[in-house]
Order: sequence, then structure tokens, then C-alpha cells
Amino acid sequence: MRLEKSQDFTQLFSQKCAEHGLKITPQRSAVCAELMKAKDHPTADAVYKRVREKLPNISFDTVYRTLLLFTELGIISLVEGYGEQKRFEPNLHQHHHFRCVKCRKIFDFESDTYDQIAVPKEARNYGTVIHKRVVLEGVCARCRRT
Amino acid sequence: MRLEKSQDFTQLFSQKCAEHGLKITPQRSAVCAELMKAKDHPTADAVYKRVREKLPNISFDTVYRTLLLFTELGIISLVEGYGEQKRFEPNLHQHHHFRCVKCRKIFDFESDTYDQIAVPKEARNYGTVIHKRVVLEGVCARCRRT
DNA sequence: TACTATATAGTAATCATTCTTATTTGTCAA
DNA sequence: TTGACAAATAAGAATGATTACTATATAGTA
Ligand SMILES: [Mn+2]
Ligand SMILES: [Mn+2]
Ligand SMILES: [Zn+2]
Ligand SMILES: [Zn+2]
Repeated sequence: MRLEKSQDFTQLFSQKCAEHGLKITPQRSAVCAELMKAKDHPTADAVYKRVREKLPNISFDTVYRTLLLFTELGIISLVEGYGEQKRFEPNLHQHHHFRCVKCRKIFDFESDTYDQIAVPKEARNYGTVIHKRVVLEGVCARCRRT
Repeated sequence: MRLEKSQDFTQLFSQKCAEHGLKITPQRSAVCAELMKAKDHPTADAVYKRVREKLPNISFDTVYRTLLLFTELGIISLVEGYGEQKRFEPNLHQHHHFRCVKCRKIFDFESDTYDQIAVPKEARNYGTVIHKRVVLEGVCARCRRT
């Protein structure tokens, strides 16, 4: 039985909180709910704006801390960038990215071929590989048109 | 005839400056010289400290602006990071990275196999791919020991 | 050499991120 | 159900990287 993505997320959240003795607060639940819905790779500020629709009194600090906490717990992760604002990755499934160099949007795609690429000896000598990710950079269809 | 890497760099620098009508100043030359020597992926501050050995009066601002200028001109590029300080990439040759999640060092390696991986249709639909890069993340040999 | 657009140094402003502190709240044992 | 208390929050200040400003200096050119 494959869990729904949303159940997946909420479960992971509760489980990780329990594991680490962390409290389940309305703020954390709200951030979790927003991440669950997110189809993009939002900045902390973007998440803050979205969560405020539900919890108008939540502070930016709490959202930010919560995002870092979730990253720490492995509920989400960080997307590689170029020294700009942090962008968060709510998509837990192994996947790869197409990045538009103009509008900076990041598109997800999955590829068994990419997942299975062998690690060259030269790289293996550097250390133990935990994640493999392919980054494709270019100009997205929308930006190409303009 | 294959150019030496250093000639490569200096030539590219002069050529790009000429192309864009930019002046060749001692500051720019010094930054260029440091980048040429760099074996790592230095931050702006690291470059600043190194250049000051040669030009004690150079300002951080000038170094920073010069690094951004060089990036713009394609003499160097930026390394993908996680919302920390910008790190610059003086290695122009097509290559890939092993990143240590503990010490944050970034190791270069080359791989024809990686260079030639095909772009999946799903990714092609997003836009035109310009660069392909594989990012391997893990724990480097040194950090594994401790 | 003299001219002029460009570049620089020094410094201030901005913006993301992190820290501090007083107050509030979730959890749990009684 | 209640009270104690560790943990979490809001608000705002501090930090640190990045960017903008401006008076002065200089590379390139005739
Ligand atoms: Mn993604
Ligand atoms: Mn590199
Ligand atoms: Zn785009
Ligand atoms: Zn390491």
C-alpha cells in the first residue's frame, strides 16, 4: 500500500517530532501543510507569505526556524543555488533539476538512468557518496519566447 | 597547439576586456592572477585576502565587483551552494563536483561519461539545455576519519 | 602630454540570516 | 483536569554578506 503524498508528509512530520521530542504546534503544522502543497522551490519569504493566510500572526522568524528545523530533520531539503536566498525543496523523491538561468525557476524531473549513473573512481577516492544529482541549466521554454 | 592554462586565463581576460571596452587595471590583473592560481572554489573574501598580499590597498568592494564582472564575462563562474556566501569557480574546463556535506569542500573531477549523458525528453520539454553538471554529495575521506 | 570615460577606495545602505529576551504554550505527570 | 515546566514563539536587534554611492584617481587615446 503506497501512502498518499500528503499522508507521507504529515506522517513524517509527526514521526520526526516524536523521535526528537519536539512539540507539535499550530505554527509547525501550518508550515508543514504549506510545504505539502508547494509545487515549487520556495524561499523562506514565500513560505512565510503563504502561511500567513492561515496564521496571520506567525512571525517570519518562526517560519524561518521551522524551515531550518525541517531541513535538519530531513522532512525537506535545500536546493543548490548561486549565493542568493535559500530555496527549500519539499519534494522528497529522488529527482533531478532543470534550472532556467534567466527566470531562475527550477523544474523537477525523474530519471532512472540518472539515478543509476556509476560513480567514477576519481570521485570515489574523494569520499563516500550519499546523493547523486544531475543539474541541467539552460533557458526555459517561457524565457526562450521573450 | 594547446595553450597553457595560465596563458589561457590571461588571454581570455585581455580578450574579454578588449571586446567589452574595459580597462586593464592593476587591480583586475591581480584578481585575475590569483584566480589563475586558485585550486579551490574561493569565496570573495578569500580572494580579497590573497590579492591583498600583492596590492595591500585594494578594497574589498573592488575585488567583489571584479569577481562579479569576471563571472559576467564568462572568465569564471559561480558554484552552486546552499544559500551561503558565493563561491567562485576558476576552473573553466567542463567538470563535475564532489561536495563534502561536513566540511563543505568541493572537489573537481572530470568524466567523459558524465559529459555525454543524454538529456531525457521530460527535461528537454522544459527548455534548451546549455550546461550539464553532476553533483555528488557525501563525506570526504578526511571528514570520514574524524 | 592632456583629455575623458571608466575604475577605484572608502563608506554607507540594504537585505537575508541569526541571535536575544520576555512571554506563551504544548506536554505530561499527578 | 490541573499545574509545572521545558520548549516554542513573537518582536525586534545584531550580524554579515552584498550592493549602492560618491569623490578621487587612472587607463587608454589622440
Ligand atoms: Mn526539486
Ligand atoms: Mn569546480
Ligand atoms: Zn525561465
Ligand atoms: Zn569533508
